[in-house]
Amino acid sequence: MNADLQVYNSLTRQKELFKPLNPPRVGMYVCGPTVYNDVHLGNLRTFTSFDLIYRWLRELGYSVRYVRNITDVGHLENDADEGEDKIGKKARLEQLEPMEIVQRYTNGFHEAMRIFGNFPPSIEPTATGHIVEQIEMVKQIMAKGLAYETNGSVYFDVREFSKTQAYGELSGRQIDELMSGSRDLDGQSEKRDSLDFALWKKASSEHIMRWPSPWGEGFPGWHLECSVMSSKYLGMPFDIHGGGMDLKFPHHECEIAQNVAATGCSRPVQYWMHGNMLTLNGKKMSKSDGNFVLPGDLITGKHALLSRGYSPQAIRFFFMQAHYGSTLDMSEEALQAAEKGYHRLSQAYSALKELKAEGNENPGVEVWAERCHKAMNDDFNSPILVAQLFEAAKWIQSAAAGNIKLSPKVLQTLNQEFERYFVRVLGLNEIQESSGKEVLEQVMELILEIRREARIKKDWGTSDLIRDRLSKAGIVVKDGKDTSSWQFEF
RNA sequence: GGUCCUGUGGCCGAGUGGCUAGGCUCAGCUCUGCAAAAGCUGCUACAGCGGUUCGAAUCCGCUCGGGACCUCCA
Repeated sequence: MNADLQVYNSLTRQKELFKPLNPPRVGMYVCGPTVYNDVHLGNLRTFTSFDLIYRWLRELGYSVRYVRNITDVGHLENDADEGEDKIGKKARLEQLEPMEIVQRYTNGFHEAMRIFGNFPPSIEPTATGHIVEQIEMVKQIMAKGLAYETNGSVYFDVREFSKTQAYGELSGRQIDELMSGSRDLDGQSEKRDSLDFALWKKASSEHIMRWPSPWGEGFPGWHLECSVMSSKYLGMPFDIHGGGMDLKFPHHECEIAQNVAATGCSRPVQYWMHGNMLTLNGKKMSKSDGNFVLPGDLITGKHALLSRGYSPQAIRFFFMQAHYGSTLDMSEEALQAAEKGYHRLSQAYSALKELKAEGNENPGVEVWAERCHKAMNDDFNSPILVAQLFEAAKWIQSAAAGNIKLSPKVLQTLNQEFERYFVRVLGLNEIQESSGKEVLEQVMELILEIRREARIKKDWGTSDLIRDRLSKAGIVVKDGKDTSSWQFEF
């Protein structure tokens, strides 16, 4: 196990040496989606970032328990008390049971995650499955005198909490600034202070999703489920908590406050990690602003901003070319560049498997492998890793072209490491091979053989006919020095 | 308004106080019946203005631009 992993910790705002609390085990919690709508590409990017992190931790030999929740409770749409339950609203609009909505979008989410090459988490708990635990935590916090009830709702008392504990540390906020910044809220609020947030909300009569509690029928506050489920499955404190940058405040700040209040543990999470936003037209991708692209749109190309579709693998590669902590701007031009780059690596990966050791040259694979490892250990720097893979791709293609002759040992290392980083760490597999590949393989072998003979006879008519017709069928013929190979058109 | 992040070559994107990431595009060459693929070569950028330094794109200040959060959001 390599002990040199550096992780950027949002809490301390610096890179730190990663030291798990109970090695070789690592507990990682990531805020999952709210399933009342389709996930868009921005959501996907964040989850893909944490997939990369998960994969690397595993590669380092850690035994990771990866918990990612499904928010299926539905929360208030706006701050006004008349706000409607999101899932309930959608259910009414679509004439469905709330749980039917939840199921539909959960399925869609899982499907998108699978298509884009993300591993499922170890545990995927739902908020509705942990109502009892959430009520328990509300009770604990109330028992500490850090929450109060008003009209069947329970609020966290931020003022009181901040007398003994830090609030706002993660997001770098000062209580007093927050006070002045949020003064525009109405005075009718049930909250004693505008900074307070709901632990439990009383359900209005129209509310569909509701549960009995000591304070009457209601539903849990948005931040509560994560505090409850992370501590339930990972213990308190635990190693890594991740999520999108936009959740830092107030969500993660409230989560911390809840856990601290309920358990007394002053630092519930050792490493806070935040994935940055995917932007479109320079602006954050966002459901509510209508500035988003759905995964399906991207694959089919049916979107106003796209002229054609892109493969999930190419899109994943596009994500991997940027660091998870940086914003990434999406444009068709950028996607096309990523697609081509991905294609090159994919081709190199295929070529590598066919490569035979023919000499004793070594372009420096040991140093190269070390660089790959270092890149990932430096806060999961996938762009650097990708650059390294291109370096290897150059060697592979040079060897395939006969320009350099690799030694057996070099070839073995190259195979082992390329496979490791390209497939296992970045999650970029070869272009999906269709079923019936073996049959097609043989048929193609025959066709290329016929073409080869035609070419020897300089029967260009036949040769070109074969090439052109295959091209129409989506197969590209690549002529080498004495042999030809083929592949599906990208 | 407050807090914070950011500005890199035609485009996308790493990065470090000194040893010119990488990809895409573009141009030339090699290979080739042609094309494609592949290989080779070329394209030396860090918003602007000051300052610190032997030396800054990298540190500091100011100016201008972009963005995030402060409200549901990955």
